[in-house]
Amino acid sequence: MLDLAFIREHPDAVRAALLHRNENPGRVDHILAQDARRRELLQEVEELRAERNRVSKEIPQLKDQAAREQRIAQMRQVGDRIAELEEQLRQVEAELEKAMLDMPNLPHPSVPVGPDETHNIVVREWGKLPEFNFEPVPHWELGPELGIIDFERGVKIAGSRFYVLRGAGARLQRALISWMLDVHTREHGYTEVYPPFIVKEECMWQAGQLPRLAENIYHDVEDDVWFIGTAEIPLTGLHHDEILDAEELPLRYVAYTACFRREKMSAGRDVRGIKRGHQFDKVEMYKITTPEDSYAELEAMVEDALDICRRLGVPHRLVQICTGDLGFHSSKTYDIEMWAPGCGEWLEVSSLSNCEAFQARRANIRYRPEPGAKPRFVHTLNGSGLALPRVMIAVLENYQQADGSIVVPEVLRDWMGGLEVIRGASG
RNA sequence: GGAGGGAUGGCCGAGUGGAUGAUGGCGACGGUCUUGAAAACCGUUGUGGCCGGAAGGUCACCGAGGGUUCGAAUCCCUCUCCCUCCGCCA
Repeated sequence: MLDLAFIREHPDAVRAALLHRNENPGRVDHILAQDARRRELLQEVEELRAERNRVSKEIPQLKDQAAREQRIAQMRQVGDRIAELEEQLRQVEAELEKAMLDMPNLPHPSVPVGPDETHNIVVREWGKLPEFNFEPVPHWELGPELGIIDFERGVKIAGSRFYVLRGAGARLQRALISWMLDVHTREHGYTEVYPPFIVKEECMWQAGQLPRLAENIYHDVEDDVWFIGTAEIPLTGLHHDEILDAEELPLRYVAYTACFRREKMSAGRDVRGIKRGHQFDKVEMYKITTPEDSYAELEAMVEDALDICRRLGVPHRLVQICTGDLGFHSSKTYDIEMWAPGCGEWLEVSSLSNCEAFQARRANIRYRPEPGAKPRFVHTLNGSGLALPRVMIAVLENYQQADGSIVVPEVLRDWMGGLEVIRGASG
């Protein structure tokens, strides 16, 4: 959510930001109109409430019965008028809140302006694209061949976009999760968190998943609970309604979770392989910082994700997202992509964003700069560190051998029981 | 799933229709005293909205949402969460 006072004071800046995001700038005017109406009603209703409070204090002091009855009758009328105005106020506030919750975040000035993903900027690349003395094979062939990915049975159990990992495949994923968590906790200063994978609807609003992403979220209607599409959701809820001490900041969390997505908007796309499933695993980094520190912390988080890529020895690149491709809740986002030689494409393995106070306002997460000072909203940041199935793809396809086996990256071997080469499910 | 009990400020805990946010204690902060500290004593100590340059004014908030009333922490209804016991269970 944006700061209403900021919209009031800088409507042109907000309109410009909306244009850069391919959104209708007219919603600013709708919000300003609702806000003006709200304040008008609020003033009127509060004057009446003040009068009622005052007279209600006088009534028990009145000895004269007739005067007393007269005041009560007057206040009954005032009460009716208050009720009318309150109803109008409720409607205006509901409309205003709805409009505010549907406003995307403002892009940071450093974000390149552009209409869509073709205007994203490749900031830097690492590693040479591998050359093979054979034709590299996509993972959807490598996996079944080795008996470590079973697409047919995944579909049999759960339907399309599901798969089963098996043997060394399942273990490789578990090794990646454990290794990445260990690197982030031991070397990058994050605290490991294991959150719920299912949350209340309010968490979805707080993280900015609702209202826009409703179509893409699994929702259990019977208990009215929502399945998380990313650990960012429960991690945003973690400090909901809290006032943190300045000394606690920055908070740096890392969480492994499964993630669930309906992929309604991607119907028919990326249907081969494990790139885009309804369920996938992810290690997520999350930070809560002061407004002053958030951009330095974003750069540090990007480095933490790049460190994982580097150690895995997989070619990768850093991409800066332009305004037209920026997520609803983000002020600034970098993506990290790994090269997958088998399917011949760059795979998004991480998306790292500074949401500034956007989520903090929705979730009411504040901190006190110093004892006695007024609380301020924190900034929240999130970034994958990294998303599993795509890292699996990159590892399988980059480390494949002519005979169809996979060399286990050295950094993972301690987490794979010393296994050096995956030759089949039994490994 | 069944039965019962709860939810008040940073924490504990009073308060069942009308006084400066809503006793009191703890904690925290400031001060007096002291070489320093402790103790003692005194004081301060929630969040947000609106109006205002400011001083200040005003409203709301006692788990959430409705209702009754001139007036609700207090009475009524619905919901959520927590606790205890029983049942089931990884």
